[in-house]
Amino acid sequence: MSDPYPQPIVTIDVVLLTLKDGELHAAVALREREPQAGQWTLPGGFVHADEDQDALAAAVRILREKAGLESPYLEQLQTFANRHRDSRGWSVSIAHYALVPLAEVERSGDARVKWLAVDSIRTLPFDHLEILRTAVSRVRSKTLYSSLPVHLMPKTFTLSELQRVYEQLLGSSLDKRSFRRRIEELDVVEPAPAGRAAGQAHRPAQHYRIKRRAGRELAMAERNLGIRD
Amino acid sequence: MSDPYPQPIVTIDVVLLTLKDGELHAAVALREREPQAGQWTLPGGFVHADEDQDALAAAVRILREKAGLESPYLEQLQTFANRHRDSRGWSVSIAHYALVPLAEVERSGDARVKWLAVDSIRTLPFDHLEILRTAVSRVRSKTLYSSLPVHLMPKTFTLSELQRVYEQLLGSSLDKRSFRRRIEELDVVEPAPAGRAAGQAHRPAQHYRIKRRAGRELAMAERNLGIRD
DNA sequence: TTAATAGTGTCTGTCAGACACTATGTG
DNA sequence: CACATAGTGTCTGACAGACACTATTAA
Repeated sequence: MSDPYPQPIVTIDVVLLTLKDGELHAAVALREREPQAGQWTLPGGFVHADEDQDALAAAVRILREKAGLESPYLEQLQTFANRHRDSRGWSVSIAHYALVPLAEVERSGDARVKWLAVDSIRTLPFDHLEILRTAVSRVRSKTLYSSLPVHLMPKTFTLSELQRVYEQLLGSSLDKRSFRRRIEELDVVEPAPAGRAAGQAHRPAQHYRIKRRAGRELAMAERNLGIRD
Repeated sequence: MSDPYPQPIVTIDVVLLTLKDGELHAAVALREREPQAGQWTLPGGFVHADEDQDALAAAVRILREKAGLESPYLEQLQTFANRHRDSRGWSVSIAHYALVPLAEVERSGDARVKWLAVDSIRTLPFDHLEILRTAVSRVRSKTLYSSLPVHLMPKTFTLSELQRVYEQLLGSSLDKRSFRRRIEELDVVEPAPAGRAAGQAHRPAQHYRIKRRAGRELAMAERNLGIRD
């Protein structure tokens, strides 16, 4: 169809999340162009038809260009499309969310982004606050029944550390026995051969890492399930 | 940003589903323009920036224009956006899915759409088969933990009828007691004052209807939860 | 030995499935 | 009454939470 209808503007926005000081933090980037130039917004940008295979690839590129990150867990969130969200007119944002371990953030040390505790963010340009809240709500909801939070962990981690992350996301404490049963059933982590040497005055914990196959397959499975959120 | 990047094409596609002869059926419409003119595809179209408030409103309009339906249950599914799905180049489809009772389909009697049993559809133009399968998988998955299938029911219905619908969607039989407990807990239906007079040689069943508040609030809640699928 | 955290054994209440039973209509 | 479907009572096995117990390290 070569229709006369004016086409809406299409952008990709990414809610990039990490866990820092026991709280979820989201990345915001300084916007360079109008509208809202000079404001801190969710990292986003246009699709580059010549280099991006699909929306996910565009989101990956945006994360690389704006936050210097290479391969965080990334998934489509929801599309926000209406007449009011952008002053330029009818516009579409294919929103994604990404999880990244704090260690990755610190390693990349990208100064172009700033990290804000999500629960303290009260306003953002465009409808980015709504997008952010939708992403956070999705992550917390998935924490109830999936292994999503493992993508916030460093390369290896103990089950106690993982449990603390779940508890911080959910805002409530979990029973150790039940938690370990659940994680085992999900079958997404495996013991990491050599844990760090223990230097603590107590029994050292077994270290775990994400199972290779789980990394991809789980992401796929969760995507197919769709958003239970 | 007034970027030099060529903008992708944006369309809205809708997977419209009903239950007929005990099987999920999807609506396909005869496509009038190139590419794929003369092919049966999912009902879809461009956003009309002047009349559509948002993507959902555009989907509502498309259903009205292409299938003569006024207010089926409608929800955003997922956005399909890549370089290969449309011969015109990089394109975006904000896909939605809709559920409608068979009675509504027959009442509108729109000849421009054809209904096909979803499990017998082997091919569709563009990536519409993938969109269809994603929608069907989402509906079946939501059937496991939500009251979504009530939107396939006529104005009033019995719990036995509702249970048969769940069983047809899931492809397995359910225990009567457990099913009734679940539906009661979901709190989405209420007894309909005057059931049809019974003319059958057995105890007549209580008729139910969707609770007014549940209709909206549930849809909202499910949307916020996101896609557990 | 104490202290601290890791990890396991096991009891128990809850709840979903199984299934038998009662209820209510027609002929 | 028989028969068919609606609707309920209740048992039981599985399982998640509670929680106490053992294990392992350093000081």
